Amino acid sequence: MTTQPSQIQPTGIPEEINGLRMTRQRQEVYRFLMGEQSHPTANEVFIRIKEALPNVSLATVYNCLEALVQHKIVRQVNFDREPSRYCPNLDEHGHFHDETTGTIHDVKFKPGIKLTDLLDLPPNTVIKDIEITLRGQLA
Amino acid sequence: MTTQPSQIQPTGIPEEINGLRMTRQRQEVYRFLMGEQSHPTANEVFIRIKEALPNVSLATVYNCLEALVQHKIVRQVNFDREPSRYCPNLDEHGHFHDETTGTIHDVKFKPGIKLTDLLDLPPNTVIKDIEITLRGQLA
DNA sequence: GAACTTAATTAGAATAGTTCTTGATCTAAA
DNA sequence: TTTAGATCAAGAACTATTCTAATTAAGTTC
Repeated sequence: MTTQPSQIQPTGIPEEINGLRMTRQRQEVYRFLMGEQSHPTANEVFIRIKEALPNVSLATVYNCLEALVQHKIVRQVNFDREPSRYCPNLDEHGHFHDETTGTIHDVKFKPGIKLTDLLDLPPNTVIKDIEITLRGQLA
Repeated sequence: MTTQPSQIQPTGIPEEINGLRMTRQRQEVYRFLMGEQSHPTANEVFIRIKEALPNVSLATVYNCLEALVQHKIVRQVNFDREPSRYCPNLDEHGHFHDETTGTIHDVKFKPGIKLTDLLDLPPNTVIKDIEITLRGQLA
């Protein structure tokens, strides 16, 4: 039985993603987010990865999240002025905020829909990012 | 020549809108927003209405804006974690944030488009509010 | 209109999420 | 191994916003 290839760490996360070196802290942050549908806040990530890395600091969690966002490995999601949340789903999608439970759900477009086709945008507009937020209740 | 009806104040804003009593401070906040396409922040509103009301406080501006938003007289718009901005346009529309100039533009839907028809929402979902944010450049 | 009640305003303190600073530690390369 | 640069930790600092307490204004009742 041979050893694992060096790209694979104990966390199961590659050493590098999209040009970002995946340090142990970034791996833990990323791994946790990947297993969550709940769109955790920085503080929730912090509390959770302390189990694996007791000495990790909140500042590091913020640094990791910022690095992951900038390298398009996760998405940052904002609802009004609430704490930012983080989402591992990179497909174009919106977020539905259920006011009753406080939970957040990803919302896909129906097949074949391209949002920019439906908007009355000025000509020569280059769109780099779209964010769709819905608020309401699951009746 | 008779006097003006008592509903009309010197600012030209009615005494009440959507059940909200329009105090002098609220009038000034509202009047300023109505004349702006620039989606000002609370602080920008504050600086501007101090010209008419030198003793107004920033807390009052926040109070006024909150009251106007809650009574659906203006909309609060958020871009990431930047300071909230305020928009007098109540039609369903999105916001395009031009990264080059930092300006914000309202974006309409093409005629006949209803966003909720295009989204793959769970059944029995009651949508109370939609926010669409675009970021990019006017090339 | 005077007394009373409630709402609105002000000023400044407090809060909370996030960012910054500094020094220590780790990593990759030479 | 040495060096340079990146990353991390801890706590201070920052900033938009909210809260608190006291004052003022407005509306209501007599």
